[in-house]
Amino acid sequence: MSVSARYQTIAAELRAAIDRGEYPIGSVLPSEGELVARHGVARGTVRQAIALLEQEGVVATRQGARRTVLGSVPTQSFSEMQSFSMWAVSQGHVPTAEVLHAEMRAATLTDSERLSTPVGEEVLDLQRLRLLDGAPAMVERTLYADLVAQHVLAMDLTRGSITERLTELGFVYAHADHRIDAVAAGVAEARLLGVRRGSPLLRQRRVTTSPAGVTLEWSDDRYRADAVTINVRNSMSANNLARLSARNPARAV
Amino acid sequence: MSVSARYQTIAAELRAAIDRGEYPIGSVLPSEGELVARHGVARGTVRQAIALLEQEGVVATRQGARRTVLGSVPTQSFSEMQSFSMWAVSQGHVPTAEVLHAEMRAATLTDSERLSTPVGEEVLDLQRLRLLDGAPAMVERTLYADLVAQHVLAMDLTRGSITERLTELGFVYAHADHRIDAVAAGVAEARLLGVRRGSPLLRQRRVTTSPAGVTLEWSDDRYRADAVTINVRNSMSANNLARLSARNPARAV
DNA sequence: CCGCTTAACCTGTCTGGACAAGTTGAAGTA
DNA sequence: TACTTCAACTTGTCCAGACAGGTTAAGCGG
Repeated sequence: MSVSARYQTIAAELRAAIDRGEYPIGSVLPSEGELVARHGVARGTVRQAIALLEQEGVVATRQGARRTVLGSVPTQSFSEMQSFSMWAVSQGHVPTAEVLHAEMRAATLTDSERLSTPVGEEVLDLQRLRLLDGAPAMVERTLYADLVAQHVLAMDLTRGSITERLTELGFVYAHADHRIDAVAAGVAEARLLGVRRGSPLLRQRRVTTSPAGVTLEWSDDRYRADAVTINVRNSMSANNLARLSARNPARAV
Repeated sequence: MSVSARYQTIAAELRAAIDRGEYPIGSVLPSEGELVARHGVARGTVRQAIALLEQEGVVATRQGARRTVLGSVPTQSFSEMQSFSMWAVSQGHVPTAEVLHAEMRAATLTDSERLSTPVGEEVLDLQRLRLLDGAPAMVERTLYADLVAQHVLAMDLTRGSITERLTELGFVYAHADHRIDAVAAGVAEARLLGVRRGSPLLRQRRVTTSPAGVTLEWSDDRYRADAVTINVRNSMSANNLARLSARNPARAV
């Protein structure tokens, strides 16, 4: 991060300029030629930089015409989407947790499907109530693969980010699959979250994978409806959003 | 589409090979060098092809190591995410609609904020009940900008895809912003969808933009919780997912 | 047998050039 | 005035080559 590639530096500069309002929403970006001249790099490098902004949905491209600014993204990193704690801190909130259940066990059939791990391997089943500034916001259940389970068990599970500490230990999260729907609060969830039974909850189920494709964790998060909104931006070129029929789920688990 | 670029052809071939199981999940992709030799193209072209697969989350990359197959995406096009009808058809369902309300009016302050259009411009406010194989699945409210409103009004609004017909007329959808949360069914929604009042609904609010950055439509869709799931895949490199605090929404509307 | 070094391999970054294809506004025409 | 044509500009695609930096497995030494 400290020694970024040239194209990342250029992308960061453009992003900052957009945030500063130098290129307002609806205005056009400098042409590739101008950026080449300004930074003294080859055109390919400039195009690499701009490709990042396109993936983020910050700018729109039309062949032949200058690029248009669509808006600035509230710089959320992958980590902030992965970790409730890191997200909360970045929003200026104080996240805490109460451990409801923590159990190390041999993987059942269900566990093994969720984690893509052999039946019988050790897994950690962790259930926590997550609080935002002291107020209940989410009930979370996470299954950790053997690879990371021991490290997680050794941590203080009531404060700080598990993800962040795993990252410090050298575990890298690379990909995540999210499945989002709405469910009614059960008796236990209603009591924990301080809502009425049957209240709508936003459920996010997630599978996270390392760069090598190894599944590291599976989780089921249920948010109070008034606590969070999930935001997705997609474009014709970069699309990773899908709507699944609940009766016929493509990637069940 | 018929005259694809070389890199798109190569990407499509790799995608197909993965779907065929030629490169199973967890296996490695051929190296760039092999693909260069096989297709007789420059390395940059191969890298362009692979970049598509990376954006789709189909493969994972680590510098120095061969790329790993993460899984095949249920080939959902941008259009299928944009249009309930097109999605339903692609899933083998029959989508229909009942018009609840259709009104052409001068944009109120709220309308103008939602569509990023001047107050007083003509907008079309359309509310419909959407059915899947005859069963109520979603209540939809859409605001169309002046540019497309007249065309929409001239259509049969009970069957077929509005989006598809607008596309045929030359309107291009390029970007979309989605905000997803859970809400309780109101009295009217409950009756229309055939659920109890207070039942959880999955709400998806969307703003769609043309390649030039012009807002074409705004919509608020509320799904029966048992009808659909929204699926998102993100990676450390390509990330357009955000979690917003509901009390402090970044991009309100 | 185990651990270390190293060479082969593979992906990341960058250069410079060429031509294709779409957009836009100015100049010219009816 | 209204329309058409065209040249300048801008982005899309592709090539060939170079070097940096991470990964992996074979081979060597203890």
